[in-house]
Amino acid sequence: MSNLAYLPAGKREQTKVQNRQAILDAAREVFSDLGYEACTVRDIIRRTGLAAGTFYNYFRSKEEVFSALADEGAKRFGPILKAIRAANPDFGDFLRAAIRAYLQYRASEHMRWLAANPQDPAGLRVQGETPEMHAVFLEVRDAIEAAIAAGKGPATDTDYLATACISMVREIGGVMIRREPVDTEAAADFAVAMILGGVRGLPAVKP
Amino acid sequence: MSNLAYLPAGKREQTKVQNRQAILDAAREVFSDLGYEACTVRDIIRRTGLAAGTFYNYFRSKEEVFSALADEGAKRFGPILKAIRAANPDFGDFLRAAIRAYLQYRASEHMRWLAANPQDPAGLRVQGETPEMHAVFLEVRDAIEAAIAAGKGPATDTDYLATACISMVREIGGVMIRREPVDTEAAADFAVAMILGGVRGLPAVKP
Amino acid sequence: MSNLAYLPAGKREQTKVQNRQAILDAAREVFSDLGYEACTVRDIIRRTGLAAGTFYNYFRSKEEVFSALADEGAKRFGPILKAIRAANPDFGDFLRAAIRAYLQYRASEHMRWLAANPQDPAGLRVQGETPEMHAVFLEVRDAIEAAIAAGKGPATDTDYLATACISMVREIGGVMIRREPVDTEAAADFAVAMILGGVRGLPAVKP
Amino acid sequence: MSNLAYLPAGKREQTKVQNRQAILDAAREVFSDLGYEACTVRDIIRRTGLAAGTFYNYFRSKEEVFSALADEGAKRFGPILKAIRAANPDFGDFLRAAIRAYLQYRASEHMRWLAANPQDPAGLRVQGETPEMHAVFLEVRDAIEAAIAAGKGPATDTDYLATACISMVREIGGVMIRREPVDTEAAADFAVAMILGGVRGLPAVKP
DNA sequence: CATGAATGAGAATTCATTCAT
DNA sequence: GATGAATGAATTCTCATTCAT
Repeated sequence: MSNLAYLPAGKREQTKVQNRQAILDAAREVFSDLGYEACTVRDIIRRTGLAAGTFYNYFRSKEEVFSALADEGAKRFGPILKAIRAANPDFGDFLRAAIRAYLQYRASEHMRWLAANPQDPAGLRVQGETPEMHAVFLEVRDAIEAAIAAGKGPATDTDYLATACISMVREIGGVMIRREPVDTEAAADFAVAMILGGVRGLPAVKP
Repeated sequence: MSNLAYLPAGKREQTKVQNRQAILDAAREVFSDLGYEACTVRDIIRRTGLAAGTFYNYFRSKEEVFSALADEGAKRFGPILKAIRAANPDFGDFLRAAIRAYLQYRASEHMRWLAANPQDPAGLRVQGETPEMHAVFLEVRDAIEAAIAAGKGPATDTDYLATACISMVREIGGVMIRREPVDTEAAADFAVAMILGGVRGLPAVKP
Repeated sequence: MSNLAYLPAGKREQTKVQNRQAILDAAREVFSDLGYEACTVRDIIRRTGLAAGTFYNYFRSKEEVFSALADEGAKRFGPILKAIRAANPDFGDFLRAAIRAYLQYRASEHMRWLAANPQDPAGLRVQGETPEMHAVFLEVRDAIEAAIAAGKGPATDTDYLATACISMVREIGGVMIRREPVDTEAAADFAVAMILGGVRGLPAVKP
Repeated sequence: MSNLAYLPAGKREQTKVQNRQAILDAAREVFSDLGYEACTVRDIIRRTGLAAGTFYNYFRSKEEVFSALADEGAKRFGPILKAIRAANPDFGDFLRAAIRAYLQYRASEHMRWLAANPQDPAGLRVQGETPEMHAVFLEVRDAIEAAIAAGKGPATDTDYLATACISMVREIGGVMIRREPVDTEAAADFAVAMILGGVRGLPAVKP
């Protein structure tokens, strides 16, 4: 029994990490499928196959799982966004790259959801924002503010600006996934043009 | 025996109207405080001081109360928006007037809420969108689409455009009411500039 | 105003009687349609068009309405049964006539129900016994006991005998109305034969 | 480590079985005391002393408890009836044995109830039919129909016949247990005589 | 007396959370 | 640390009954 001391990543450790991850994965799906408000802790643990009580060995509540997922998302997207910022000194370029990244992630989440709910006519249920999206938003917001602070963006009310950009892209994303086929490029083009030039700079037409 | 006889002015009718209004008021507050999804019928009825069963004499569900509130809002703002549309043939002028109207309404609702919740440090709780705001949004959206269809706005993806304008103004409104003092003019200026000219057209400075 | 004194059956009196009757009629229907246990006082008064409170001016509860209906039934069937007893000195004849009367009443109630519920596949819902049927049962039971006491029936355990006859006819009635077409004669023949001669005396065959 | 290891004999399993049984026992009592229609899930769970939610760990509804009880009854009586059928090729003999079995069971259930409700003057409340009795009825009905189909009974309307026998014995059972002392033999004799020979074949006398 | 809204107890059911195993 | 049944508060909703008008 004592040779377990040599194995810091023994079975127990593995199980612990695996269970935590299983709960996070289940929660991600459930938040996406049922919405954060509507879903219950039971919905989450049911999908893991674990026992009800086990949930509380890892998280104290649904809120905590949401936060953990958001953290995960931030950890994943933080570096990506940093790279985008580094690679795009121009504010417009950065904006376009960041918006594309977000919309593509959103589209991929939608596809995952569609695959898992084939019987559901696409778009009938309004899918809420996932914790990851939330995290991406926060990161983008920081990036926008940093860009403006660095003089790469316009000298204006950065709070209003970041809010305007974020909300616009989020909602355009919502419309985008309800269309068939989902066209992330067109959506990104629209959002970028709107942010940079307002209605005067918008791409013309579209049936 | 007077000609007022056909008006439901008895004590009973009075109480009925009062109770209905009490429930609507309570629901407005609760939706605003806890959010539509999170709150329960109990939360609403508790705040009225009425008996639990009384709720169901007036509404069948939380949804129905929401609709009633939204109807109220639409009834109030429909005419105002129509007047704005009629008085402002220019798209930019219309936009500015409509945005001002919405932001002023939102600010007034916030004041009302602050007055009713003096103990609550302003901004601690994030107030969600009320049904009335929702109604106003729908009206504004229609107006934007009509303006674009009438050639007064740019020929572009009207769905994206309306969504972008609406969401941007909504969120800017959210930021606006968290500031002290609330400055609807500045917020409206920002939103209009952003919509019309994008970042390039934004008003400079910021305290 | 004083000439109302001459009219003991004035408007008030009439309304009183009419309302009471309206409630009884509604209750009869509701008991028959939904069953005594399942239906509520609300169901009854809703069908009258009267106000909820009015119910309690006439009856204290659902139970009391049931009793009143049973009394009504007893009042209507008492004389009929008495006539049957008088006209049929022979126990078998009396039995046959009484059973026929009951089964015909039951069939007619069923027809009324079918007419009122055309969309309902006949027989899907098991219709409970109405208060009238209950009353008829009690009367028949008395009649049987009286017949036996008078020496027209067999000298045996009258309690068991009445119970046996009553329950048998009631259940046969239940089967009868589930058949298509409803044949009260055949059912009555079977019941009488069974009571008088047991399985040995039963009418042969039947597909 | 013994071969008993595969039996669910832990404390948890024990409690589970006990709770399930406690609910079934409570339900049996409640069905018997208040009647199936009138009683509620609350009535059942209240009598167990368990928490409200616990009921739903075992059954989904009142209906499901009823079914479980009926199954229990059927499981116990199925084999007994089969044995009776096998041992009594004569229809009359079979009938007598089956009726005896049922009435004895009913009497024993009544005794159990009396023992558990000493304060209740026997017979004050009319005990309804329990799910077990219902199950026994269904079994007996099958047996009668099989006997008739096999030519051991009279060639007549089997549906009417089975219904008549079943209902008669049930109600005679109801009268029987209200008497003091309970005499299952006399009741069985009466029922059999009535079924086989009708009023002409009934046992004479009666105290 | 009729009215009908208010009442509040009570029903079915769900679910976060605990805790003995 | 995993398990999963027990708990009981909370929720939605119904309904018998009362009582001011």
